[in-house]
Amino acid sequence: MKKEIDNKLKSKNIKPTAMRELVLQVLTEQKTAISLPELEQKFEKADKATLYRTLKTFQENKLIHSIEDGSGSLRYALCQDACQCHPEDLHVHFLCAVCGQTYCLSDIPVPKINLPAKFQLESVNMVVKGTCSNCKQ
Amino acid sequence: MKKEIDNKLKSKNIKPTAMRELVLQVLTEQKTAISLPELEQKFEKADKATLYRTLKTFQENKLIHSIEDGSGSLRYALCQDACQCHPEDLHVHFLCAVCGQTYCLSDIPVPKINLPAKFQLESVNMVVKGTCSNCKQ
DNA sequence: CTGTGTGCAAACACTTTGCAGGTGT
DNA sequence: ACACCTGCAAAGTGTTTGCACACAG
Repeated sequence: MKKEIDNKLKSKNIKPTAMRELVLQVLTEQKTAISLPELEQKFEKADKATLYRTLKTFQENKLIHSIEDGSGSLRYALCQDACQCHPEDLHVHFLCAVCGQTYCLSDIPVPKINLPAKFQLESVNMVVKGTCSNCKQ
Repeated sequence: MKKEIDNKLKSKNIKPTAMRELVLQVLTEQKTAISLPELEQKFEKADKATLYRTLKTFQENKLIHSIEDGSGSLRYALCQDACQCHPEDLHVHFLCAVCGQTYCLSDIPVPKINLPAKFQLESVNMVVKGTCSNCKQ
């Protein structure tokens, strides 16, 4: 378990520390994207700033990606193994208006957009809002 | 000028007040989406709270729409005349990483997404990030 | 007179930075 | 000894609410 976590960190050139292992552990178990405040609550006693910097490090090393889902705070989720966070790697996210969960719809790639002339694409943030299968009766 | 502004407000069932006229004026002249702090700076002396509530009113009456562009703050822009803020009315937005402007690409509708079973769509927020034509050399 | 709009102040939520002490190599 | 990681504190940014007064119908 811990070994796998460590390997994942190392494979992304992140020095494995206790804190980072724990955070990655949580992110791995978490099926939906999580925000910084939510992550903080997962721990008895953890420092916002440390978590913040940990997430930042993870993001810089393409271990996780962030989603601006319109809920007022950024959310983070593990990248797919092969992900390079390029436009072609991006997928759609889904924010449930009822339970507030943000899902990675990893199977649904972001559709290609034809931008106006001289507009250069770098990345895309696409969030669908609605009701998820759990909250739908 | 003022007459048109007023008519627009009335057509959306918003009582025309001095403040609202000014705000709508600014939004009309503004080619790109604007954030609350930015809007505040457009005026010599204006109250955040009032602007905030004005925008909220505008939004509730479908005069403007808001975009979560990932810049950390919400941005607002005028709706098209026929807009009902339904999923089929939505268009793509473009955030320039250089100048920070957010453009409404009103001509580019948000592509239709096939959600997983039992996921119900309500709205879509799609922001493309990159370099705009002004900043591109 | 009543309901709505405005301005000021303050609370709030989340993010970000500075600094000092700790840890591992 | 050095580079990096962590924890505490505090500042920063943007959003939201409470309250009292102004204003128009």
